[in-house]
Amino acid sequence: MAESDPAEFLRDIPVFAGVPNDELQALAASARAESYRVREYVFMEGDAADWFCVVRSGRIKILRQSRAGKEVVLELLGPGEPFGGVAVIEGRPYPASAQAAQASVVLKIPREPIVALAERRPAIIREMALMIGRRLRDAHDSVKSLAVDSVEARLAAALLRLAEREGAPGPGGLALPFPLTRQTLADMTGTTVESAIRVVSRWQKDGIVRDDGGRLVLPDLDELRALAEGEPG
Amino acid sequence: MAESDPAEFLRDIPVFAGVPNDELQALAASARAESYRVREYVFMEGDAADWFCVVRSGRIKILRQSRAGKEVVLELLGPGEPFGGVAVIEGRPYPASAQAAQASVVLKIPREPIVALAERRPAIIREMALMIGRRLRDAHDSVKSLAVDSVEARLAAALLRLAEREGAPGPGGLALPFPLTRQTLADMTGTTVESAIRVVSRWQKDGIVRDDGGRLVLPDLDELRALAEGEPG
DNA sequence: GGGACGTTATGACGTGGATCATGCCGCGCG
DNA sequence: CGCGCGGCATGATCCACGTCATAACGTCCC
Repeated sequence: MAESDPAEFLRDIPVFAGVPNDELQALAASARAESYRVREYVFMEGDAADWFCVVRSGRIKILRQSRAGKEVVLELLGPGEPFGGVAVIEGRPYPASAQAAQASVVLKIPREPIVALAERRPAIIREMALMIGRRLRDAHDSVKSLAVDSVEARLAAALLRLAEREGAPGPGGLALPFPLTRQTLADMTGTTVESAIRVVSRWQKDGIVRDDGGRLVLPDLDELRALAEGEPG
Repeated sequence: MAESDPAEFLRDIPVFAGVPNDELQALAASARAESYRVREYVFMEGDAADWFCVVRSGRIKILRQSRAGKEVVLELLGPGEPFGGVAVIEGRPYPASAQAAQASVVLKIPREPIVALAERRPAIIREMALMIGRRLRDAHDSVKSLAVDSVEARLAAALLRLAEREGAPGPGGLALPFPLTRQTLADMTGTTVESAIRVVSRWQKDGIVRDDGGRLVLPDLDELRALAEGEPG
């Protein structure tokens, strides 16, 4: 139970929804689970796209670096979320790096078998298209947010997005089920650590967020939503 | 020749690469070409996604508006480029508006026949996935740019992107084959008209761009590239 | 030919947030 | 156990840009 069956795990991923069991078994057989420590890279921008990956546990950052060394976090992925797929089907190098935001396990499926399977099963491509479409919308949200919103509004929006997808309702409010540093938050919103710290600590004073040992809890989603929209509050 | 055959036109669009002629004819028969004047909307954010569209002539902006009324231009599409496709195959409302940046003609294919065709011809979905993938990369480029680059660098990058895709080599340099106002440029880069004007007019003084009656000409791409990277120059 | 508008242009001014600097805390590790 | 490092926190500056105001110019249209 520490390591459940890979095929079972793949079963629950929308991309493989239409695939019969035996083919999924075969695919799972070619896969390997790999562990990464915090800050370790799964792959780097520019690497050949040899693996289709799925987060099995932990948290993976998809990021790019500016020449000044500043990081931009494009996506923050949790268990069950695939990545690297677009590059694999396109046959291009990865356009961004993937780094473990915490100790993580990644299921890695080699290029060949998944391309072959997708050839036989168009449903896979279809599901992938839908997935990429969703991510394109998310990316466009980010563009809009970066273009017109204040730092505070962007931070609020980022927290809400994470909370919506993965928030766990608890006593004190909706809790993000993973540690999230101010630095990562800053890198997700195109600001600096200092600004992220300032805003979040003000929010803590105002009771809009709580810090539960590195995990953030959001007791007042409505207020956050107002901030994300740039309202007077 | 003023109005060439729609099927022929579709033939050259990568999305329909693998489709046999007769099926393409049938699809084209269901399509209609519609004209739009400057600033006229093809569809609005939130509308039901009833049409898969292709720019036939002119220039279409894909944009979203902030509540303050500020526009964010997500994409600027020219002849041959499809839009609205993701929403159509997903069966969701359009996530952004489409507006004519100049007088344009758009070929509109209704939802039903294209969904049916895609059902029969998985190659279409495959091509769409590749197209969305490319756009996702572009969007991620924008995110990165907005997150870390200066206004000047963002403007330079925007011009370069347009020039790469559509620049026409001419005597005085690479020319953008369509009018582009400072306002649109500002909306594409998340800045204000005034800033866009200031930067571009400084560039004109420095001979990095020329304004040929509303159309921009770029005589010095290397310098622009340096600016886009945020170099000292 | 003269408003009305849209676009480019330029200056003055204020500020959000980046930058730099310094300190505190908690924890893993030698 | 104590040192070092990664993560918060907070203050003091500074400057790139947004904002506001004003103006010149072209062109469309009555």
